[in-house]
Amino acid sequence: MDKEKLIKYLKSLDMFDHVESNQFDRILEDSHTVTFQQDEILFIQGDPANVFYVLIEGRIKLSQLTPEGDQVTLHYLGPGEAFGIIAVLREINYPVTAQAVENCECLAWSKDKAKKWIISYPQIALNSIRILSNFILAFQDRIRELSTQRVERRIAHSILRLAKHSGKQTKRGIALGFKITRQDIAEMSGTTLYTVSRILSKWETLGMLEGHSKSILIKEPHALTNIAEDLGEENKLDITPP
Amino acid sequence: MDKEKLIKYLKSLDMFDHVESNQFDRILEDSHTVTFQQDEILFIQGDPANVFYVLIEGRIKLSQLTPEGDQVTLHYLGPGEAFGIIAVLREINYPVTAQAVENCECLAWSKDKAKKWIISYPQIALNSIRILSNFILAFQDRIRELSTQRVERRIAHSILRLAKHSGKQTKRGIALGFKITRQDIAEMSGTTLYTVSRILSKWETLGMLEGHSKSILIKEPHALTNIAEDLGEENKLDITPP
DNA sequence: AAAAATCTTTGCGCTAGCGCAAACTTCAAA
DNA sequence: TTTGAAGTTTGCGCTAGCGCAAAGATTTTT
Repeated sequence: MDKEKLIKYLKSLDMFDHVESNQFDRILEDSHTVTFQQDEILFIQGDPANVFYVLIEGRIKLSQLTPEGDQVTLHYLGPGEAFGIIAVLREINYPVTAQAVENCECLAWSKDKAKKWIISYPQIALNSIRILSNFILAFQDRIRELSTQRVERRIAHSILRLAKHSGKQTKRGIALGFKITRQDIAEMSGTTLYTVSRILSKWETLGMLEGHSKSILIKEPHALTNIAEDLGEENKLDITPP
Repeated sequence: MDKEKLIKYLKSLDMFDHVESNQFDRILEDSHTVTFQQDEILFIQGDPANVFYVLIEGRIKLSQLTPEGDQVTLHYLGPGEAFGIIAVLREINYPVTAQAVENCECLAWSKDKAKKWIISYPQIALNSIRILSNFILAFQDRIRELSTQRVERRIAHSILRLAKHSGKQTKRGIALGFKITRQDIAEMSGTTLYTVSRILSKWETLGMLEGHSKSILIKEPHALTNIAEDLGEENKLDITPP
């Protein structure tokens, strides 16, 4: 990407919303671009946080590994999203592992440069607050789901989230935009790959989706939404007024 | 509390860390104090967010109610903690319900006043970022726990969190500082009151704690920590080198 | 002091979901 | 095209934890 285009892109991001135009030359000067191959690891949870990133192209998985060896996926980042804010600002090690799930292009700022901009530029600090609060709201939903919902519903939610975030409308339905395994879906839903496989198989026989290896085509998004929102359960209760 | 003492207290809070001393008169002038009786509800999830609070005295439960009627507790606030930041700044309705679990005293700012201070005072914005990032880190832990750990361990974690946050050391052990029911613990741990009751009973027979009605006395914190950290499981495996 | 309301405990049966094992499919490399 | 590695499916048995019901205990109200 050339400089002109990059600046235009930066201006469109949440992180730099409402920042004066004349600042972008300097913001860009402080940055450098980095690319990552598919499957490459940007940093591992516990690494010292030296870099703040904005994802320009591709998709990155943020996850945590428990001491017991279980992996938990916290978020899939898409183009335009910033990451590494917390670790860089708080001077702590990265609390998560970041791995490219597609070939990726990022803009990167050193810890010091990133801190400089966030601290000395109130609008950028406010934008950071907005981004962080999005995470909080999303994580609250996640906690509520894990605490109260059955696996089937959680899996439906996970897949719908992926679809909303990176689905591509095709003639046959909505196709998820990147390779994803049953194991990945399990790590997003708080279950096992076996259970994911069984439930996807069931949905496939019901004609709701097609699950090829590492890819999913949603044929009836509405049916999935019904499961995610637990519609149709009302009918099962079959309460008839007296 | 008189003005002098209140200002001294404000200065000690995360929210106003590193704010110049001469600002506190004006910050305080913009605020008003509110008190809430035990069990009183400050606001319900979905209410328009008109007030930003700092808790001075007492304890407040932040929770969400699912459409199905299940309650999930997200956090217990203690003295010195700020809440309502997100809703006020984002101009959204409160995403959670806040209820006093003890008699409480709060400082309150109207939405507009709170926004004014956060927006026009970079240091306060940075402090907000710090507070929000604490929530994110805590919620990540919560998600990881719910996704990978068994109930017994999650309950141990919940109780230890309460103890750390509001426990009082006594001759007989650590007593939780406020009334809490089995149902409350269940809502923190993502399980049911029956399971909590059974597990507390078990721990009581093992001599680890004493569970009276609405109160818990931890007699062996170390044993609880072992369960929370899943120590002692290694022994069960009983792997002997060949 | 009695009555009502709220919490807690525990027996019992049940099922959602786990996780091993083994076969099968798909993809990538040689 | 073959071979191997990686991912998926499914049978099977098992158990952790759910949730009703009913009895007790504790707290609050009158």
